[in-house]
Amino acid sequence: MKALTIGAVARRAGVGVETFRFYEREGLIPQPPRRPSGSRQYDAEAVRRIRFIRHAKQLGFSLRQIRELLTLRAHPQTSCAEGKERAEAKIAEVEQKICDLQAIQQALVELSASCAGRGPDQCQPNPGGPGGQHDQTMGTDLMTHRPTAYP
Amino acid sequence: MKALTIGAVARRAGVGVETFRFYEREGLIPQPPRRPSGSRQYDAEAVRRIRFIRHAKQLGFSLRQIRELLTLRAHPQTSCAEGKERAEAKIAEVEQKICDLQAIQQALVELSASCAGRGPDQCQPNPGGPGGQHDQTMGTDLMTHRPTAYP
DNA sequence: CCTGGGGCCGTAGTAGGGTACGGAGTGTAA
DNA sequence: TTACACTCCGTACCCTACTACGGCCCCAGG
Repeated sequence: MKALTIGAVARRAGVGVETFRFYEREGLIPQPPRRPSGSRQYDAEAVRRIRFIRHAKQLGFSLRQIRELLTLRAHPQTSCAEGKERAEAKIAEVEQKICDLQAIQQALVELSASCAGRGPDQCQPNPGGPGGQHDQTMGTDLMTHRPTAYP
Repeated sequence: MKALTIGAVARRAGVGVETFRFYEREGLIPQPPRRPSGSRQYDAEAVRRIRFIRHAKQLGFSLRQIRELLTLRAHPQTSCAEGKERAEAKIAEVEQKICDLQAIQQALVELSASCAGRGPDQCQPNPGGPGGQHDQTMGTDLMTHRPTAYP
């Protein structure tokens, strides 16, 4: 189970070796133990960590934020109260993201539902009402139905 | 209500004028009508659109993806079935993001709850079980509790 | 009139996040 | 023992998404 090489971990996690080393340089991955030859040794934990980083990135967290998320857990012993505080800040942040995504989701569902479906190229304009005329050619629905409302 | 200048829209939407023009160049904002002097004229719609872009970006969509989202709505007349299809693909994508965020959320909540709260610097190690020893110093909880599981 | 605050445009520069490359060492299977 | 895959390291390069700059035009107020 132990002693995965960097290549093996990278393959499993779906990133390139260079990316992996880059994350290590950036402090997202701890320095692993080395073999006498100098090559890095990882365990399955590393795979999970990289995957987590990948996902968090896709969710719009910057590497800096991801490092914070990971550090939150890594040093709970330093100051628990402070850690809890930061965790709660993160929770609020994430909550907001979820809300925003749900708004987009909702808009997309309505957009999709406004199409007849498998029929030929024929669209219902907008079931929700008559709809004003826009002189600009901009799309509207994704914004008008709770446009990931800014507080 | 009409005839906002680029600066006014930018201020309302919380971006810089340069960013605005950049989005226009990138096709995220349609070319607005101009005054005789050449200056752009916008309406409130533009503010909403920019805000949508900002939020979507924070949620991890690239400008390319955001353009797709906006185009989805902008040209439903070209091919409704195809539009619906793409909308549904986007919906699935967004659904996945929401799931991943909820997993992170859950992990953060547990992490936060495992702290005594307002008490002094004293942490419960892990309420869920005895917990194995890790020889690496990496944090684990954010990954072990449904690590934004990859299908 | 003229000054200041916009706005217009094109181009250049920057930060973040990788990705590629070159040259050298290691390790293992035929 | 030779070939081949893999690792190491540092540096350089690339793409995305801005951000700044310089030079010019418009226009409202003092």
